[in-house]
Amino acid sequence: MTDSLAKGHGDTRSRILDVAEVLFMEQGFDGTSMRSITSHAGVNLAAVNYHFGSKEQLIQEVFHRRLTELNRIRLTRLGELEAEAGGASIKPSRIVDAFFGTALRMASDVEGGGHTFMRLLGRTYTEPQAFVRKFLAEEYAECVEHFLAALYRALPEVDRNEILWRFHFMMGAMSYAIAGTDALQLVTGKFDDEDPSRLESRLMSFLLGGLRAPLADFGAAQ
Amino acid sequence: MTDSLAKGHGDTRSRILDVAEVLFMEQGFDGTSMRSITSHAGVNLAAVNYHFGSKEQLIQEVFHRRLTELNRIRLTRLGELEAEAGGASIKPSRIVDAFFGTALRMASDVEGGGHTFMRLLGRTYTEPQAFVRKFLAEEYAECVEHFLAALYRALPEVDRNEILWRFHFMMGAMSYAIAGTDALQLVTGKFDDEDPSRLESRLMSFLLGGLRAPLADFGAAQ
DNA sequence: CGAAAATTAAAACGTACGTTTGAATAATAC
DNA sequence: GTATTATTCAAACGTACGTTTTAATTTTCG
Repeated sequence: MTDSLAKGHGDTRSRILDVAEVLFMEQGFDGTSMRSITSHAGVNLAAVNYHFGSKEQLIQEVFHRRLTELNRIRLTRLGELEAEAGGASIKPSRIVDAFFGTALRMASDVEGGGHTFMRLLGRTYTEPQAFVRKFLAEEYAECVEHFLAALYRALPEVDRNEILWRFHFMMGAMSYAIAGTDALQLVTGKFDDEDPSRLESRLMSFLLGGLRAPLADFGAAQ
Repeated sequence: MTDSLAKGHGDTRSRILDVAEVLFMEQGFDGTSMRSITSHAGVNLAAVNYHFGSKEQLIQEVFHRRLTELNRIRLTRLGELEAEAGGASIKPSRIVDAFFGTALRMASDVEGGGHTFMRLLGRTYTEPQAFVRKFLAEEYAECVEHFLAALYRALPEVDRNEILWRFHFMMGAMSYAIAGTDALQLVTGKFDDEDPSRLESRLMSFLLGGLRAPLADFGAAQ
């Protein structure tokens, strides 16, 4: 009943986290039972409640262990850019890369689980359950605050609400690019298979094009 | 136990669909029980199985009734553009408006339920459950095929895979713009409140900027 | 009106879920 | 080596779920 993925890798706690990450991505939170998690991990049913307290706390821990690392890297990279610039303004494309590029590079780590996690994360931004949105917001708050501030400084002539919206749009484009490939594959047939490595450059071009687009005038459409 | 929204509006079948649409959006499919749906609609628990067969078929019908209409409008609009052009090429911005603008205009219809439905739809693109992805793909297949063909004709010099990817990115940006406002509000504090009417023009600018962005060269980042 | 069909109603069925319990085992500390 | 703590285990608990059943009621239509 144990999974080849998890058998013998790490202790009980780690095995549960690794298996839960995969199953949550494949079947959602509600669609993944405690029994499914523990049997795939090769541990006893009661182990989740013993090590994490509840299913809800397990979900939070699955996100916490990856997000802390992701946002740490993002802020480190932003700090490097600010140090390089030494008070001068940073190019928006570099800020965007520090935030979105870092996520895409985690998403390209298939073996280490980064790919699985980023697909899960992308879907979870629109998760209806309140407790999920709440702790995601807490995990993100500091990082997003710093990056928005950097973008405000880099684009002083652009209205801050515009930047906020475009940041939101970029989050959406990236999340779907990673999480929603199944959907478009089903609709359109198939993507070419040599894609994964090109996703990063394709998406970054798109994001920067959107970020730099002329502001909408709120009159007639073009 | 009945909801003010649904009481007395339409027959049992319609009341169930209207209530289910709202609850699915607010709490997800698994988070919404048959008992919650029927009690809010003021109908008997057995009514869903009588009228729809199962919860799964109810979910499909919630999407079918709106998506058929949405994609019909999209294709009608595309047909009008092709008739206007009379064999000449259509501006990409007009094609994008026919597809995404139409969705955004449905999303701005708060009273008629279009807003609720589009928020639900945006989240459902990344739904893990296979049967959901399957029938969404079927509902979309014809419409997406026509729009991709139109974009291919409008941008003959651009590689078709690039167009496909950018169409995907645009879908993501739009879906999150509609479905994921909660997430960013939590992260960033608040948007200004006079937004809803401006979302369409803001997003269209972003989408067109992304669509027109210079193609990535697959070498070093800028 | 009165028979036939469609719809609504209350109650129950079987199942799967998250969690808890209390004993058994393993690891740690003195 | 023994006492103490941490962990694993099998079993069960109570609950909520989707669905089904059977009867009552309403609607349809000749």
